[in-house]
This record gives sequence, C-alpha cells and structure tokens, in this order.
Amino acid sequence: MPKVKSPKKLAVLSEVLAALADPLRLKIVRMLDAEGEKSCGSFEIEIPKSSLSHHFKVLRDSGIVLTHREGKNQINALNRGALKKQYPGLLESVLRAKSD
Amino acid sequence: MPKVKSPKKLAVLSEVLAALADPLRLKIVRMLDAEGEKSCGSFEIEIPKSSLSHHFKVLRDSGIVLTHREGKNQINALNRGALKKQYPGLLESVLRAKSD
DNA sequence: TCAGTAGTTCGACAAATATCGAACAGTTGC
DNA sequence: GCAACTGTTCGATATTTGTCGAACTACTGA
Repeated sequence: MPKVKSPKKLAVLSEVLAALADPLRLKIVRMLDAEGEKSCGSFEIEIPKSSLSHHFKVLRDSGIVLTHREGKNQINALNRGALKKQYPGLLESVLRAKSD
Repeated sequence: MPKVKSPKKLAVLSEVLAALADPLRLKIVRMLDAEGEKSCGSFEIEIPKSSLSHHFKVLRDSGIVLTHREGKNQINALNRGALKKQYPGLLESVLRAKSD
C-alpha cells in the first residue's frame, strides 16, 4: 500500500478544469495560494454568502480545496499534494497566468 | 513591434479552461496533439456533425485550435505557439494527465 | 439558555451550454 | 450546372450552472 500523502483525491480532469473555469473561483484559488489558509469570510469578495458558499462547494467537490473547521470558521486550503500528484504542473500554470 | 509568432491570441484563462473542461473537447485536443493536423471528419467520434461543429467552435473561439481550409476540408491544429506563450505549461499538464 | 457569528442548504429563478435535425454554404469533379 | 462531400449556421429544446434570499446548522461567549 502506498503511503498516504494527500487527504483527498481529485475529480477527473474535466471537472477540475470546470471548477477552475470561473473568474471568481480562480480568484479564490489565487488568494489561497498567495495568503495560505483562509476562512470563507476572509475573502474580500462582494457577493452574497450563499453564492460564495456555492463556489466553495464546487472547489471542494472537485478536490481542489480542502476545508476543516476551526471554531466558528471553516478554514480552506489548496489541496496542493493531490494536485501536484494527479495533475502535475496544472496549478502552477494556472497561477502563473495573470489573466482572469 | 514584436515579431509575430502565433497567428491568434487566446481568450482569457477562464475561457480557455472552460473550453478544455469537457471530456469530448479534451479528447479532440489529445488527438490533435498525438496525430497533428486533422480535418473535423477524421475524428472518429460518434456524434452528430452539428454537435461536433459546436465543440470545434468552442475550441476555436477560445483560441486553442486554429483552422484553415484545404479543399473541402477544414484542417484543425493546436495553437501551440500562443498557448505556450500565454499560458506556459498549461497544455503540457492537461495532455500529461490521462484522465477525462 | 440565548444572542451573535460563520457558513451551508434549500428553492426559485435566470443565464449559459449542450444536443441535434434541417437548411445552408464552400469546394471539387464530372 | 449539378451532384457529392465537408462543415457551418439556425432554431428548438434540454441540461447544467449561477444567483440570491430565507431558513437552517454549528460553534462561541456571556
């Protein structure tokens, strides 16, 4: 049995790409990359919380983002390990592009 | 004026990702990568031609695929130059993943 | 226990995408 | 010209996705 490195497996490529194929979700991913773990509310994005929650759900369902609770907050982080293992280079290329 | 390398500019990242976020279009991109230039009809994909044409349009509109006519055929090719320049590593990582 | 904070879920509606037949358009060869 | 071939466009319908208020759940601190 291989050693466990990443807590969650990613979805198939097309689903991961679909999750990334939205300017707002791309922004969230960039902020998680630049600022590390963040609670949902700490993203300064002007959008109703139900909409924001929806986008986090898409990111989680695809496996791109991992979430755990800390007190009242849900802490979100990039699933770097699984991304690197399953789709090497993908996150890097997406982050490197400065386009929406 | 910089020297012209790629015939067409790509769409913004989210649009390029959306174009790639479909198993069928991903398959087309893989076949174009593996087999080089191909006419629309030479893809052995069981789908009505209007549907196939739609998917080619999405790929063209995003700038991923370039098309030119040769006789009766439309010849499609990956826009490798523009992809490499605008989103370095993206095509490679997508092609490398063997997932849908 | 109760108020406040953080976030999810539900349900209705809107908007974007996909599917596919039919009609149309460009090219070739007779 | 016209028939055959390749592919696009149109229009109708179906499916998916996004938006957002309201209700709900989980946790904290007084």
